[in-house]
Amino acid sequence: MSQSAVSRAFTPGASISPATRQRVLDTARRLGYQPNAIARSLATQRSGIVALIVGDLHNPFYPQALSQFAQALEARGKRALLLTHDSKRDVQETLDMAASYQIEAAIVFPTRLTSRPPSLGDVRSGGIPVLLFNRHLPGQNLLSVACDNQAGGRLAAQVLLGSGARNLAFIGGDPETSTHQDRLRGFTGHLAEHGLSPIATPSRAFQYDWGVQATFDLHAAGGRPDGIFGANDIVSIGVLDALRALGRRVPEEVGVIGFDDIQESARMAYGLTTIQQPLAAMIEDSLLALSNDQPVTGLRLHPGKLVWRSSVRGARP
Amino acid sequence: MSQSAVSRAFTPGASISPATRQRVLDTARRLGYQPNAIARSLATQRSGIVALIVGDLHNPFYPQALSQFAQALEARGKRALLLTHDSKRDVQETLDMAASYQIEAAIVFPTRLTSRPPSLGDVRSGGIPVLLFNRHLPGQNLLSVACDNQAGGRLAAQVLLGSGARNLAFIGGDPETSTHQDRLRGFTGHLAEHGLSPIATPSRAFQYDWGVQATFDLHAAGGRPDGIFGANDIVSIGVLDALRALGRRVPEEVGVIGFDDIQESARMAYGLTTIQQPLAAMIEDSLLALSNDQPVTGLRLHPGKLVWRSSVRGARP
DNA sequence: CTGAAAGCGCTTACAG
DNA sequence: CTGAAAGCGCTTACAG
Repeated sequence: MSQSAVSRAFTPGASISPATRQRVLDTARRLGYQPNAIARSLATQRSGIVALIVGDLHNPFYPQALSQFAQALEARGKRALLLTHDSKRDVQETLDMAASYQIEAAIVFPTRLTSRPPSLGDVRSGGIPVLLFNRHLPGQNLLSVACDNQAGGRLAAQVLLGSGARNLAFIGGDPETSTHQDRLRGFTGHLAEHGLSPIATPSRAFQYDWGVQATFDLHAAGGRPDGIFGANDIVSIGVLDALRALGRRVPEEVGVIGFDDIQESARMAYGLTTIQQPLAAMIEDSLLALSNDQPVTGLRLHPGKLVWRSSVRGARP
Repeated sequence: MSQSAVSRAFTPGASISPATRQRVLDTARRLGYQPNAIARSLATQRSGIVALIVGDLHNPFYPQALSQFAQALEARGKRALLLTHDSKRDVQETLDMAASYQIEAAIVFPTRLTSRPPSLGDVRSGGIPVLLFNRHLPGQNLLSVACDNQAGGRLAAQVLLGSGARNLAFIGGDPETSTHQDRLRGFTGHLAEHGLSPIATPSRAFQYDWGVQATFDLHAAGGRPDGIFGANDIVSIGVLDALRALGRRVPEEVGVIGFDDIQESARMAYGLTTIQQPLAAMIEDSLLALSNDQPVTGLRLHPGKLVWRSSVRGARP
């Protein structure tokens, strides 16, 4: 039994007779033999490894995406190398490290990245496709897959307007991120078409505490919004908690709409109406874009979907 | 410049003169050269890769653990291969797959595993240490790292008793898991010492919906608990929401205590008093146990810590 | 369909 | 401190 025969037995479609393949497979099972994937990678010059680069996982939207990516990758016979980073500088280091494992692509979850320079767009990837998930960086040559946040922002405005609200506030996330910017742009754009503009757009971070604080501050300054668009669900949940503490009734006095549709939004205590990101489609599309030898640059957008719950008054539009 | 020299330049502590090392490093930078980690793994027979095997990530406790593991691994110069599984059968397949990458250890997050056979304990690991995180399987030869759930269960009973409650219910998770069993055992054990026993211990799954339903069912059946221990925070949050819907005031009429201390427990809407798992310590200890050539079997327990919030009446014990 | 041989990019005794 | 050589466990032309 030659080395080549064994190799062929484990290679689907290799030129080997069914009989010898069977013999190899049988004795392999008996001996507990398994091909060494590392050696294979070296010989074939294809590692089959894709790096998943995450920062913190505070926003529950990302773990969700992460595990679905891992599954999708496995379904395609690829492996996911999980790497972490702290800031842009570390992304570069992380990417270099990943490159030494001959990864075929890197998917970065920008949980801590902004569009401020030094930006991820400047990262040297040495020919490895880099995909930025859920964010884009203007004018950089990365591939980005995201929700159509601007359209989502318009939709949020439309829903709030449809509920009868006219004093609308946007409580933003990190103002340096494209997600924040696009959602805000869509929101104000739609309002402008109706001759309106937001009464306030305080912005800082995609965090619960910030949603709480911004809502308190807004009211302390005399603001009386009757509709609030929170930049994402985590922020919106903070808004809802603050509103409850302020004694403002939702949705009767104030409507609240978020973005993402994380699990927490469906809790009875919140019932947050929100714009759902089409995660499965975004992941499929990411992998597709990476597998085709298509240009590994550009922005691929996916429409969000309204999930109607109880934090906005009125009937579904 | 020989191949050996280059190799030595990149090997800390190798016998090479500072001068030639510098020369190698300089020209490497200029040429953008980086050693190939795959080839290195093959040559050294050490991959430096640890597999992280997860099921679903519905319980937010696991993503947290996952990203901290990834970071801790990186800090030690190891890499994390992220793998998923669906059930026990798949764990075996996943492990085999991982083994082909010459992993040094596998850490499994039992998000979908029970102690029902076919159990993870029967898994063939081919000499690779397998660590079960946050769960243990009686009589199997795996390494387990978990919170001291039984002591935690006693603590929960103590806290509830201390608040004056006497009609205590336990709303469990998946009854086939050690986490559920140990917490219940500790809880009932402590009550027994005070001549009490739980008025009910409905159990099914570590899920929000189940916490809600169990609470409704309990009350529909005429139960009037004045203290509830939810098997984990997700369940407890369901309990709190159901209690609110039932018009039962927390903590005045009913105290609620959970287990884990996930982020959601700190929301203003919940203020869940809970027993925090010492995640960082558990992770350190896991990696320690795996790195020493200690026995890769047995159960390593870590004490939980009471986090006092507003869902249980009275002063901190 | 099969086997011998070269090669993937490293590391590491070994001899100097 | 340095280099030539063998070897890690595979794959894949190449010749048969």
